[in-house]
Amino acid sequence: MMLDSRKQPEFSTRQIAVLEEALRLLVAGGEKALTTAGVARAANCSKESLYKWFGDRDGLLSAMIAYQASKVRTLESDGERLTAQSLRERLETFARDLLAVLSGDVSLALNRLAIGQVSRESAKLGELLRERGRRQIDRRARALLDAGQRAGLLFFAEGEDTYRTLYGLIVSDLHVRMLLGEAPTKDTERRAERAVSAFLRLYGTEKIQAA
Amino acid sequence: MMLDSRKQPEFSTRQIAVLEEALRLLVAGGEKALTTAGVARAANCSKESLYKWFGDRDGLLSAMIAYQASKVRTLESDGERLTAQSLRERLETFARDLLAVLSGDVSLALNRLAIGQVSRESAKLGELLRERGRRQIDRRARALLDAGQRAGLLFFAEGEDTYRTLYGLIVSDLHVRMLLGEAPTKDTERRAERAVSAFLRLYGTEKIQAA
DNA sequence: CAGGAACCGTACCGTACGGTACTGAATAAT
DNA sequence: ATTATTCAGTACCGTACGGTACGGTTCCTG
Repeated sequence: MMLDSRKQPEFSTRQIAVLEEALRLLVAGGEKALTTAGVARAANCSKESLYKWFGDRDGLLSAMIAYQASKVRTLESDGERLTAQSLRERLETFARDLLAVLSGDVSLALNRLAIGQVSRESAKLGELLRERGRRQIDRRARALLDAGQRAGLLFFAEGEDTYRTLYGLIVSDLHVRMLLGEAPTKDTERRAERAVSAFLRLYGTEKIQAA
Repeated sequence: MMLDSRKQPEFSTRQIAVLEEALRLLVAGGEKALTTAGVARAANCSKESLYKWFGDRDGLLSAMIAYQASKVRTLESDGERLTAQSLRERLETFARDLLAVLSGDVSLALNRLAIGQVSRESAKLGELLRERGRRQIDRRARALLDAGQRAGLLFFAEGEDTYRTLYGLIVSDLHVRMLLGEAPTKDTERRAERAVSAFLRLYGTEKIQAA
């Protein structure tokens, strides 16, 4: 079960259809609804094919996570020169996107699945989710912060800590609360603005405080 | 299944022993290890007694959460006059305590259990955990923030938002990462200091910035 | 057209769990 | 001392799931 991402298209179209159906079942009914027989029935395929393609149930779960992660493609920010205004907008867009991702049906269902699977020794699911699920969006944010620093708009010593701070300001305990079943919030707008304002008060240079 | 907290001692000593054993099993092996037969065997009681006391398996899970929540007692902060120094110390103590609670074996196991249970209609577990698990520590922090404001050391308009900001600065995505299986961090000290410093830069008055 | 690979649908098996019933011992009540 | 209550221990039942095997169909290949 290598997770080298430099591989073939990873999944055939037929397998992708099956994975989509499996994700639909998972979102609808949680892990308990995700039985091999149920997936086979919903996807009009045989259990035998399921086991042939994914090995066993854990393989199916891993494939679902890998597939979902492969769908998340964050557009790389172009190298346009940052201004105080555009940096703030970029950060707010990032905040909104982050909240949207974390609030998504499929994301929540997969996180719940992986969390429920922890403490099973087979559980590379959590690790897999941490690695593949966040890398894209993390890198996008880190690049943005670095660009802000190069433009003289931000100042910080340790990029990783700074990013974690931004993340905490945006998300707070909202993610865990949603994982526990709370309905997704609707005021992502206000939340994003407040978080970015606070972040800029902490890490913005005089150059940006003036704006 | 009322959850009125103004009730009898809630659980008998025998039942508490059983709940302790059940928590031990849950921490050791996750939800799948928490079978009724297993609990009965580990606690030297019969399954029949289990069902008599807790109704069914869900009742046992709810009782475990209620019991664990009842154990968390945060000492109420005395009304001592706050100074810039003592407020900072109080906030850092709160941050350390919060991180310690969230990193605890039992807390993580129960959160994983409740999260895995979401999307079952029976699942009042998540709600129960949100309500009873956090109320104590939330109130303690809110009281501290209000005291800081009254002492002229903090300024904020909306207490709830301000508390959420503090929470986010302290925890960031650490809780979810631990829920996903990442080993608890060891540098709670540095984390607490950094979070409180950032928080005071955001919400401290001139009076405290000088210190 | 013949042979084979892929795959769907279903039937099947072993197991493990939630929940219930029963028995016998210990303790409390009368 | 006798009866009633509680509870541990065990055996049992129905169900549901993971995994495997098999028959039949389609489709591709030589």
